[in-house]
Amino acid sequence: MGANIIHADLDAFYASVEQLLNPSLRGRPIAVGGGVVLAASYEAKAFGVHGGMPGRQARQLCPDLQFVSGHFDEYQRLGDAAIDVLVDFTPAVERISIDEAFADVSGSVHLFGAPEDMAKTIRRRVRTELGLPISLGVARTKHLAKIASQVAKPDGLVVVDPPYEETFLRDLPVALIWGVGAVTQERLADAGIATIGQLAAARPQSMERLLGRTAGGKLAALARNRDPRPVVTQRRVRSVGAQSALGKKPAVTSVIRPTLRHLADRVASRMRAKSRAGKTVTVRVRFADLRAVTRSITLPAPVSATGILAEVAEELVHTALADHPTESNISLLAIAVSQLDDDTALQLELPLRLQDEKRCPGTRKGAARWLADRAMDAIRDRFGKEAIGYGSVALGDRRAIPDAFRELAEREL
DNA sequence: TCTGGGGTCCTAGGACCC
DNA sequence: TCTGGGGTCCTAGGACCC
Repeated sequence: MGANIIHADLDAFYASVEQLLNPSLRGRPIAVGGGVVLAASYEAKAFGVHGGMPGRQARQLCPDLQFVSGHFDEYQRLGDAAIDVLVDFTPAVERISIDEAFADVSGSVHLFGAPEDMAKTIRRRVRTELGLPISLGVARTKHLAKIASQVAKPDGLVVVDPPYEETFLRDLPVALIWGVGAVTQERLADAGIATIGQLAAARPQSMERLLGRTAGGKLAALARNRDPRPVVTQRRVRSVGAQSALGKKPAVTSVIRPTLRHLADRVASRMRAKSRAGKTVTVRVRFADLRAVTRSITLPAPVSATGILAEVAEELVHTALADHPTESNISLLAIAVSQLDDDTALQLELPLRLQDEKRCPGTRKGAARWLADRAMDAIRDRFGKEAIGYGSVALGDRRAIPDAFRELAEREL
Protein backbone atom coordinates (compact mmCIF):
# COMPACT_ATOMS: atom_id res chain seq x y z
CA MET A 1 0.00 0.00 0.00
CA GLY A 2 1.42 3.37 -1.00
CA ALA A 3 1.18 6.82 0.52
CA ASN A 4 -2.35 7.68 -0.60
CA ILE A 5 -3.73 9.74 2.27
CA ILE A 6 -3.48 13.51 2.17
CA HIS A 7 -3.98 15.71 5.20
CA ALA A 8 -4.60 19.36 4.35
CA ASP A 9 -4.44 22.11 6.93
CA LEU A 10 -4.81 25.84 6.21
CA ASP A 11 -2.12 27.82 8.04
CA ALA A 12 -3.22 30.16 10.87
CA PHE A 13 -6.50 30.20 9.03
CA TYR A 14 -8.49 33.12 10.45
CA ALA A 15 -5.39 35.31 10.64
CA SER A 16 -4.38 34.44 7.08
CA VAL A 17 -7.84 35.40 5.84
CA GLU A 18 -7.57 38.77 7.59
CA GLN A 19 -4.18 39.36 5.99
CA LEU A 20 -5.66 38.40 2.66
CA LEU A 21 -8.56 40.82 3.02
CA ASN A 22 -6.43 43.68 4.33
CA PRO A 23 -2.96 43.84 2.74
CA SER A 24 -1.71 46.31 5.36
CA LEU A 25 -1.87 43.45 7.89
CA ARG A 26 0.48 41.21 5.92
CA GLY A 27 3.80 40.47 7.55
CA ARG A 28 2.53 41.85 10.85
CA PRO A 29 1.65 40.19 14.16
CA ILE A 30 -2.13 40.13 14.34
CA ALA A 31 -4.74 38.34 16.41
CA VAL A 32 -8.38 37.73 15.63
CA GLY A 33 -10.53 38.37 18.68
CA GLY A 34 -10.32 40.71 21.63
CA GLY A 35 -10.95 39.44 25.14
CA VAL A 36 -9.55 36.14 23.98
CA VAL A 37 -7.32 35.31 21.01
CA LEU A 38 -9.25 33.16 18.54
CA ALA A 39 -6.34 32.93 16.10
CA ALA A 40 -2.88 34.41 15.73
CA SER A 41 -0.77 35.06 12.63
CA TYR A 42 2.63 33.39 12.36
CA GLU A 43 4.25 36.74 13.06
CA ALA A 44 2.32 36.81 16.38
CA LYS A 45 3.00 33.14 17.12
CA ALA A 46 6.70 33.96 17.03
CA PHE A 47 6.06 35.94 20.23
CA GLY A 48 4.29 33.01 21.89
CA VAL A 49 0.77 34.23 21.16
CA HIS A 50 -1.69 31.42 20.47
CA GLY A 51 -5.39 30.67 20.23
CA GLY A 52 -7.32 30.58 23.50
CA MET A 53 -4.93 33.00 25.16
CA PRO A 54 -6.40 35.96 27.05
CA GLY A 55 -6.01 39.16 25.05
CA ARG A 56 -4.23 40.95 27.86
CA GLN A 57 -1.56 38.28 28.11
CA ALA A 58 -1.10 38.34 24.33
CA ARG A 59 -0.51 42.09 24.45
CA GLN A 60 2.13 41.62 27.11
CA LEU A 61 3.96 39.06 25.01
CA CYS A 62 3.70 41.11 21.85
CA PRO A 63 3.22 44.87 22.40
CA ASP A 64 2.81 45.51 18.66
CA LEU A 65 0.06 42.92 18.36
CA GLN A 66 -2.85 44.24 16.34
CA PHE A 67 -6.30 42.92 17.16
CA VAL A 68 -8.86 42.58 14.40
CA SER A 69 -12.49 41.56 14.67
CA GLY A 70 -13.23 38.55 12.54
CA HIS A 71 -14.85 38.23 9.12
CA PHE A 72 -16.54 34.97 10.03
CA ASP A 73 -18.60 34.64 6.88
CA GLU A 74 -15.39 34.85 4.88
CA TYR A 75 -13.84 32.07 6.95
CA GLN A 76 -16.74 29.80 6.12
CA ARG A 77 -16.65 30.67 2.44
CA LEU A 78 -12.90 30.26 2.03
CA GLY A 79 -12.76 27.12 4.18
CA ASP A 80 -15.45 25.56 1.99
CA ALA A 81 -13.61 26.65 -1.15
CA ALA A 82 -10.40 24.98 0.01
CA ILE A 83 -12.24 21.75 0.71
CA ASP A 84 -13.77 21.97 -2.76
CA VAL A 85 -10.27 21.92 -4.23
CA LEU A 86 -9.66 18.59 -2.48
CA VAL A 87 -12.99 17.25 -3.70
CA ASP A 88 -11.86 17.97 -7.25
CA PHE A 89 -9.41 15.09 -6.78
CA THR A 90 -11.57 12.61 -4.86
CA PRO A 91 -15.00 12.39 -3.23
CA ALA A 92 -13.35 10.54 -0.33
CA VAL A 93 -12.82 13.67 1.76
CA GLU A 94 -13.24 13.71 5.53
CA ARG A 95 -13.58 17.21 6.87
CA ILE A 96 -12.29 17.59 10.40
CA SER A 97 -13.01 21.27 10.95
CA ILE A 98 -13.41 24.55 9.12
CA ASP A 99 -9.79 24.49 7.95
CA GLU A 100 -8.69 20.85 7.95
CA ALA A 101 -9.49 17.65 6.05
CA PHE A 102 -8.26 14.22 5.01
CA ALA A 103 -8.49 12.90 1.47
CA ASP A 104 -7.98 9.32 0.33
CA VAL A 105 -6.69 9.59 -3.23
CA SER A 106 -5.98 5.89 -3.80
CA GLY A 107 -8.82 5.76 -6.34
CA SER A 108 -7.63 8.85 -8.20
CA VAL A 109 -4.06 7.92 -9.05
CA HIS A 110 -5.03 6.64 -12.49
CA LEU A 111 -6.59 10.04 -13.23
CA PHE A 112 -4.20 12.52 -11.66
CA GLY A 113 -0.93 10.70 -11.16
CA ALA A 114 1.07 10.32 -7.99
CA PRO A 115 -0.38 11.66 -4.71
CA GLU A 116 2.63 13.90 -4.35
CA ASP A 117 1.79 15.59 -7.65
CA MET A 118 -1.83 16.00 -6.58
CA ALA A 119 -0.64 17.57 -3.35
CA LYS A 120 1.54 20.03 -5.24
CA THR A 121 -1.37 21.00 -7.46
CA ILE A 122 -3.70 21.40 -4.48
CA ARG A 123 -1.24 23.71 -2.77
CA ARG A 124 -0.72 25.78 -5.88
CA ARG A 125 -4.44 26.08 -6.54
CA VAL A 126 -5.30 27.11 -2.98
CA ARG A 127 -2.54 29.68 -3.13
CA THR A 128 -3.42 31.15 -6.54
CA GLU A 129 -7.21 30.78 -6.54
CA LEU A 130 -7.89 31.61 -2.88
CA GLY A 131 -4.74 33.46 -1.86
CA LEU A 132 -4.18 31.31 1.21
CA PRO A 133 -1.22 29.30 2.51
CA ILE A 134 -1.92 25.63 3.18
CA SER A 135 0.22 22.79 4.44
CA LEU A 136 -0.13 19.21 3.25
CA GLY A 137 1.06 15.86 4.49
CA VAL A 138 1.01 12.76 2.32
CA ALA A 139 1.42 9.30 3.85
CA ARG A 140 0.10 5.76 4.09
CA THR A 141 -2.23 6.42 7.07
CA LYS A 142 -4.32 9.32 8.31
CA HIS A 143 -2.35 9.60 11.44
CA LEU A 144 0.97 9.77 9.68
CA ALA A 145 -0.37 12.22 7.09
CA LYS A 146 -1.48 14.52 9.89
CA ILE A 147 1.90 14.42 11.53
CA ALA A 148 3.48 15.13 8.15
CA SER A 149 1.35 18.23 7.59
CA GLN A 150 2.28 19.50 11.05
CA VAL A 151 5.93 19.06 10.18
CA ALA A 152 5.33 20.80 6.85
CA LYS A 153 3.93 23.95 8.47
CA PRO A 154 3.95 26.72 7.59
CA ASP A 155 3.07 26.62 3.93
CA GLY A 156 4.81 23.37 3.06
CA LEU A 157 4.45 19.81 1.80
CA VAL A 158 5.88 16.67 3.37
CA VAL A 159 5.57 13.25 1.75
CA VAL A 160 6.39 10.19 3.84
CA ASP A 161 7.17 7.24 1.61
CA PRO A 162 6.45 3.92 3.35
CA PRO A 163 10.09 2.76 3.57
CA TYR A 164 11.00 5.91 5.49
CA GLU A 165 8.16 5.97 8.02
CA GLU A 166 10.19 4.85 10.98
CA THR A 167 13.05 7.17 10.17
CA PHE A 168 10.61 10.04 9.78
CA LEU A 169 8.92 9.44 13.11
CA ARG A 170 11.93 8.52 15.21
CA ASP A 171 13.06 11.93 16.48
CA LEU A 172 9.73 13.77 16.42
CA PRO A 173 8.26 14.84 19.78
CA VAL A 174 5.43 12.71 21.18
CA ALA A 175 3.21 15.79 21.27
CA LEU A 176 2.76 15.50 17.50
CA ILE A 177 0.76 12.31 18.05
CA TRP A 178 -2.95 12.98 17.81
CA GLY A 179 -4.35 12.54 21.30
CA VAL A 180 -1.18 13.32 23.21
CA GLY A 181 -1.81 16.56 25.07
CA ALA A 182 -0.18 18.31 27.98
CA VAL A 183 -1.04 15.69 30.61
CA THR A 184 0.11 12.65 28.63
CA GLN A 185 3.20 14.48 27.47
CA GLU A 186 4.10 15.20 31.07
CA ARG A 187 3.54 11.60 32.15
CA LEU A 188 5.66 10.32 29.32
CA ALA A 189 8.38 12.83 30.09
CA ASP A 190 8.45 11.56 33.67
CA ALA A 191 9.15 8.13 32.23
CA GLY A 192 11.97 9.55 30.15
CA ILE A 193 10.03 9.45 26.88
CA ALA A 194 10.17 12.54 24.70
CA THR A 195 10.25 11.26 21.11
CA ILE A 196 8.01 8.97 19.10
CA GLY A 197 10.97 6.63 18.61
CA GLN A 198 11.41 6.28 22.35
CA LEU A 199 7.69 5.66 22.71
CA ALA A 200 7.76 2.95 20.06
CA ALA A 201 10.65 1.27 21.84
CA ALA A 202 8.97 1.32 25.25
CA ARG A 203 7.42 -1.84 26.66
CA PRO A 204 3.66 -1.89 26.05
CA GLN A 205 3.08 -3.07 29.64
CA SER A 206 4.80 -0.04 31.08
CA MET A 207 2.77 2.24 28.81
CA GLU A 208 -0.45 0.67 30.01
CA ARG A 209 0.63 1.08 33.58
CA LEU A 210 1.39 4.70 32.89
CA LEU A 211 -1.63 5.70 30.83
CA GLY A 212 -4.27 3.03 31.35
CA ARG A 213 -5.06 -0.01 29.31
CA THR A 214 -6.77 1.47 26.28
CA ALA A 215 -4.73 4.64 25.94
CA GLY A 216 -1.48 2.83 26.55
CA GLY A 217 -2.15 0.12 24.00
CA LYS A 218 -3.45 2.58 21.46
CA LEU A 219 -0.50 4.88 21.82
CA ALA A 220 1.92 2.02 21.38
CA ALA A 221 0.14 1.06 18.15
CA LEU A 222 0.24 4.65 16.94
CA ALA A 223 3.92 5.03 17.71
CA ARG A 224 4.61 1.86 15.74
CA ASN A 225 2.43 3.28 12.99
CA ARG A 226 -0.02 0.36 13.06
CA ASP A 227 -3.24 2.32 12.97
CA PRO A 228 -5.04 2.18 9.63
CA ARG A 229 -8.19 4.20 10.21
CA PRO A 230 -10.29 4.72 7.09
CA VAL A 231 -11.24 8.13 5.70
CA VAL A 232 -14.91 8.56 6.66
CA THR A 233 -16.83 10.89 4.37
CA GLN A 234 -19.66 11.76 6.72
CA ARG A 235 -19.85 11.11 10.38
CA ARG A 236 -22.95 11.52 12.49
CA VAL A 237 -22.76 14.01 15.27
CA ARG A 238 -23.29 12.38 18.67
CA SER A 239 -24.03 15.42 20.81
CA VAL A 240 -25.18 19.00 20.43
CA GLY A 241 -24.32 21.70 22.90
CA ALA A 242 -23.97 25.39 23.62
CA GLN A 243 -22.23 27.31 26.32
CA SER A 244 -21.92 30.85 27.54
CA ALA A 245 -19.16 32.40 29.60
CA LEU A 246 -20.58 34.81 32.15
CA GLY A 247 -17.57 36.57 33.56
CA LYS A 248 -18.49 36.40 37.22
CA LYS A 249 -22.17 36.41 38.08
CA PRO A 250 -24.15 35.50 41.18
CA ALA A 251 -25.71 32.04 41.00
CA VAL A 252 -29.29 33.27 41.17
CA THR A 253 -32.39 32.48 39.14
CA SER A 254 -32.44 35.90 37.49
CA VAL A 255 -29.06 35.04 35.93
CA ILE A 256 -29.46 31.31 35.44
CA ARG A 257 -32.93 31.10 33.93
CA PRO A 258 -32.53 33.51 31.01
CA THR A 259 -29.08 32.12 30.20
CA LEU A 260 -30.35 28.55 30.13
CA ARG A 261 -33.33 29.68 28.03
CA HIS A 262 -31.00 31.12 25.48
CA LEU A 263 -28.70 28.07 25.44
CA ALA A 264 -31.63 25.65 25.28
CA ASP A 265 -33.04 27.59 22.36
CA ARG A 266 -29.77 27.41 20.45
CA VAL A 267 -29.38 23.68 21.05
CA ALA A 268 -33.00 22.71 20.51
CA SER A 269 -33.53 24.75 17.35
CA ARG A 270 -30.41 23.20 15.82
CA MET A 271 -31.77 19.74 16.61
CA ARG A 272 -35.21 20.52 15.24
CA ALA A 273 -33.72 21.90 12.05
CA LYS A 274 -32.21 18.47 11.42
CA SER A 275 -35.17 16.47 12.76
CA ARG A 276 -33.21 15.12 15.65
CA ALA A 277 -33.84 14.84 19.39
CA GLY A 278 -31.87 13.49 22.32
CA LYS A 279 -32.48 11.61 25.54
CA THR A 280 -29.54 12.65 27.71
CA VAL A 281 -29.30 16.22 28.92
CA THR A 282 -26.05 17.39 30.50
CA VAL A 283 -25.35 20.74 32.10
CA ARG A 284 -22.02 22.14 33.08
CA VAL A 285 -21.58 24.76 35.76
CA ARG A 286 -18.27 26.50 36.13
CA PHE A 287 -17.70 28.39 39.34
CA ALA A 288 -15.86 31.67 39.74
CA ASP A 289 -12.58 29.85 40.44
CA LEU A 290 -12.92 27.99 37.11
CA ARG A 291 -13.57 24.60 38.69
CA ALA A 292 -16.43 22.96 36.83
CA VAL A 293 -18.97 20.25 37.55
CA THR A 294 -21.46 18.44 35.33
CA ARG A 295 -24.87 16.97 36.03
CA SER A 296 -26.81 14.85 33.59
CA ILE A 297 -30.03 12.89 33.28
CA THR A 298 -31.30 10.43 30.74
CA LEU A 299 -34.97 10.98 29.98
CA PRO A 300 -37.47 8.27 29.01
CA ALA A 301 -38.04 9.96 25.65
CA PRO A 302 -35.94 12.16 23.37
CA VAL A 303 -36.50 15.92 23.59
CA SER A 304 -36.03 18.76 21.15
CA ALA A 305 -38.47 21.32 22.58
CA THR A 306 -36.81 24.48 23.86
CA GLY A 307 -39.03 24.87 26.92
CA ILE A 308 -38.60 21.32 28.18
CA LEU A 309 -34.87 21.37 27.61
CA ALA A 310 -34.59 24.65 29.50
CA GLU A 311 -36.58 23.28 32.44
CA VAL A 312 -34.61 20.05 32.65
CA ALA A 313 -31.39 22.05 32.46
CA GLU A 314 -32.51 24.34 35.24
CA GLU A 315 -33.28 21.38 37.49
CA LEU A 316 -29.83 19.96 36.82
CA VAL A 317 -28.12 23.26 37.50
CA HIS A 318 -29.93 23.49 40.81
CA THR A 319 -28.76 20.03 41.85
CA ALA A 320 -25.20 21.00 40.95
CA LEU A 321 -25.44 24.22 42.96
CA ALA A 322 -27.04 22.39 45.89
CA ASP A 323 -24.01 20.10 45.97
CA HIS A 324 -21.72 23.13 46.23
CA PRO A 325 -23.50 25.42 48.68
CA THR A 326 -20.42 27.53 49.36
CA GLU A 327 -20.10 28.62 45.72
CA SER A 328 -22.06 31.82 45.24
CA ASN A 329 -20.72 32.88 41.85
CA ILE A 330 -20.59 31.18 38.47
CA SER A 331 -18.51 31.93 35.39
CA LEU A 332 -20.07 29.65 32.77
CA LEU A 333 -23.19 27.64 31.99
CA ALA A 334 -23.46 24.97 29.31
CA ILE A 335 -26.12 22.60 27.98
CA ALA A 336 -25.47 19.52 25.86
CA VAL A 337 -27.86 16.89 24.51
CA SER A 338 -26.62 13.42 23.60
CA GLN A 339 -28.03 9.96 22.84
CA LEU A 340 -29.46 11.52 19.71
CA ASP A 341 -32.25 9.92 17.71
CA ASP A 342 -33.97 10.84 14.50
CA ASP A 343 -37.18 12.39 15.70
CA THR A 344 -39.21 11.82 12.58
CA ALA A 345 -42.84 11.64 13.71
CA LEU A 346 -41.70 10.45 17.11
CA GLN A 347 -42.62 13.62 18.92
CA LEU A 348 -46.08 13.63 17.42
CA GLU A 349 -46.86 10.01 18.10
CA LEU A 350 -45.68 9.96 21.65
CA PRO A 351 -48.58 11.77 23.29
CA LEU A 352 -51.10 9.63 21.45
CA ARG A 353 -49.88 6.54 23.21
CA LEU A 354 -51.27 6.15 26.66
CA GLN A 355 -48.49 4.04 28.10
CA ASP A 356 -46.03 6.75 27.26
CA GLU A 357 -48.18 9.40 28.81
CA LYS A 358 -48.20 7.36 32.02
CA ARG A 359 -44.54 6.51 31.92
CA CYS A 360 -43.53 10.00 30.99
CA PRO A 361 -45.87 12.59 32.46
CA GLY A 362 -45.92 15.84 30.61
CA THR A 363 -45.35 14.29 27.23
CA ARG A 364 -48.56 15.72 25.83
CA LYS A 365 -47.61 19.14 27.02
CA GLY A 366 -44.21 18.49 25.50
CA ALA A 367 -45.66 17.86 22.08
CA ALA A 368 -47.64 21.08 22.25
CA ARG A 369 -44.48 22.98 23.03
CA TRP A 370 -42.60 21.20 20.29
CA LEU A 371 -45.25 22.36 17.83
CA ALA A 372 -45.00 25.92 19.14
CA ASP A 373 -41.23 25.75 18.67
CA ARG A 374 -41.64 24.52 15.11
CA ALA A 375 -43.83 27.54 14.42
CA MET A 376 -41.13 29.83 15.80
CA ASP A 377 -38.52 28.06 13.70
CA ALA A 378 -40.59 28.72 10.60
CA ILE A 379 -40.89 32.42 11.43
CA ARG A 380 -37.16 32.68 11.99
CA ASP A 381 -36.48 30.95 8.70
CA ARG A 382 -38.51 33.58 6.97
CA PHE A 383 -37.67 36.73 8.90
CA GLY A 384 -34.34 36.01 10.51
CA LYS A 385 -33.10 34.68 13.80
CA GLU A 386 -33.86 37.80 15.81
CA ALA A 387 -37.44 37.96 14.64
CA ILE A 388 -38.92 36.05 17.53
CA GLY A 389 -38.15 34.09 20.65
CA TYR A 390 -35.36 34.13 23.16
CA GLY A 391 -32.95 35.89 20.88
CA SER A 392 -29.90 37.30 22.60
CA VAL A 393 -31.35 37.31 26.08
CA ALA A 394 -28.92 38.15 28.83
CA LEU A 395 -25.89 38.19 26.57
CA GLY A 396 -25.22 41.89 26.66
CA ASP A 397 -21.73 41.17 27.88
CA ARG A 398 -19.11 43.09 25.92
CA ARG A 399 -16.88 40.07 25.75
CA ALA A 400 -19.61 37.85 24.37
CA ILE A 401 -18.43 36.06 21.26
CA PRO A 402 -20.31 37.07 18.11
CA ASP A 403 -23.02 34.68 16.96
CA ALA A 404 -21.19 34.35 13.66
CA PHE A 405 -18.29 32.73 15.46
CA ARG A 406 -20.58 30.32 17.29
CA GLU A 407 -22.17 29.29 14.04
CA LEU A 408 -18.77 28.76 12.53
CA ALA A 409 -17.88 26.36 15.33
CA GLU A 410 -21.11 24.38 15.09
CA ARG A 411 -20.73 21.00 13.55
CA GLU A 412 -23.14 19.90 10.87
CA LEU A 413 -25.73 17.54 12.36
C1' DT B 1 -11.08 42.88 34.34
C1' DC B 2 -8.30 35.76 36.04
C1' DT B 3 -9.58 32.26 30.10
C1' DG B 4 -14.18 31.04 23.98
C1' DG B 5 -17.18 27.80 22.00
C1' DG B 6 -18.29 23.30 19.88
C1' DG B 7 -17.12 18.78 19.88
C1' DT B 8 -15.07 13.30 20.71
C1' DC B 9 -13.71 9.56 23.48
C1' DC B 10 -12.35 7.06 27.77
C1' DT B 11 -12.69 5.57 32.70
C1' DA B 12 -14.65 4.12 36.91
C1' DG B 13 -18.20 3.13 40.12
C1' DG B 14 -22.89 1.86 40.99
C1' DA B 15 -27.54 0.11 39.73
C1' DC B 16 -29.86 -3.47 37.85
C1' DC B 17 -30.73 -7.82 35.49
C1' DC B 18 -29.92 -12.67 34.47
C1' DT C 1 -28.57 -15.85 54.31
C1' DC C 2 -24.35 -15.62 51.97
C1' DT C 3 -21.49 -16.20 47.86
C1' DG C 4 -20.28 -15.62 42.52
C1' DG C 5 -20.03 -13.71 37.75
C1' DG C 6 -21.13 -11.21 33.48
C1' DG C 7 -23.42 -7.67 30.75
C1' DT C 8 -25.51 -3.18 30.10
C1' DC C 9 -26.86 1.30 31.24
C1' DC C 10 -26.30 5.62 33.76
C1' DT C 11 -23.58 9.29 35.84
C1' DA C 12 -19.46 12.26 36.76
C1' DG C 13 -15.14 13.59 35.57
C1' DG C 14 -11.32 14.36 32.59
C1' DA C 15 -8.07 14.51 28.48
C1' DC C 16 -7.96 16.10 24.14
C1' DC C 17 -9.00 18.34 19.48
C1' DC C 18 -10.03 22.44 16.33
